[in-house]
Amino acid sequence: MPELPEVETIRRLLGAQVAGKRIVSVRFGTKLVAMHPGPAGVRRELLGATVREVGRRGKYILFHLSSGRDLVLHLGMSGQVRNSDRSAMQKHEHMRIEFSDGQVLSFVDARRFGRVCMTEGGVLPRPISGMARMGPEPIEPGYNAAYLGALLGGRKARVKNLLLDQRVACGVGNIYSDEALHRAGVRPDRRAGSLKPPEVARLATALGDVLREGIRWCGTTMKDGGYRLVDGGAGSFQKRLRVYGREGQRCRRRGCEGVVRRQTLGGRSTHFCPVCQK
DNA sequence: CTTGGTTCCTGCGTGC
DNA sequence: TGCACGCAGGAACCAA
Repeated sequence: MPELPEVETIRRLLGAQVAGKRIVSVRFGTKLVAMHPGPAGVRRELLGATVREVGRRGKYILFHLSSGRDLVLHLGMSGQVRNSDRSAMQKHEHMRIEFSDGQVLSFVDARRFGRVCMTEGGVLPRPISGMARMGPEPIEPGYNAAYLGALLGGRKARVKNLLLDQRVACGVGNIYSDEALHRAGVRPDRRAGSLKPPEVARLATALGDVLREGIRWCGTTMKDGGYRLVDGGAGSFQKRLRVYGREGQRCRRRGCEGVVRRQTLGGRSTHFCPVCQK
């Protein structure tokens, strides 16, 4: 499940690998992921273009092309960008890009929640329209208690569910929302509007902290793992998770005797410590 | 506007 | 061994 730290890790790897390179070949699999403006249109935009640099916004990867257009990739929950070769297309491979120096990148996504889109001049096509409404990146200084407080204040929804809203905390998904709430000492089922200013402040800080730490450890690769590095390697933040995936195990907060509980919130598996999260 | 539910999709773990 | 089944979840979309 690629979230901000996983996508940022991939962005850095890709930036080092393909910046300055020219695209000479584009191929598609038989089962397409949602794509704009369709396979033929994407190929037309990409062929002959040079990648200036690779950027990121929330969970979106942006290949900035010399043409001024962007190739935008969203990995959904099982999408991977992998170093590849010129052998036959594999089972869930949806797109393959070959560069002038022979390097090949493949977009593989078993569950096909991923998205592939071309954009121009900041206009975002349907499948990725949400990117336009995202707020500041939680790892940037502009993301603070004032911003978060304004979005949580007066809201009746559970704070965990609001953290999954990309307008509130872009780049955050199920793993890092649970981890941030644990670090902030806030129960995920609290009504967002009931959080006191110090709790909002702790949460804003915790979000940035846990996401930056996730990046430092190259993201979280779970056992079933949709997330892999570009070369197939694994991240290592899973070893440092404090609540996610740790149901029935001891809380990792120093001195806390709690046992991690799991409950479904808004259709999503949620992990928390009933003792140190209030 | 807010809120919560539904939908898409496949691999994997579980129970019989 | 095999099969039905439930679960995982990002985010667009829809209904009230």
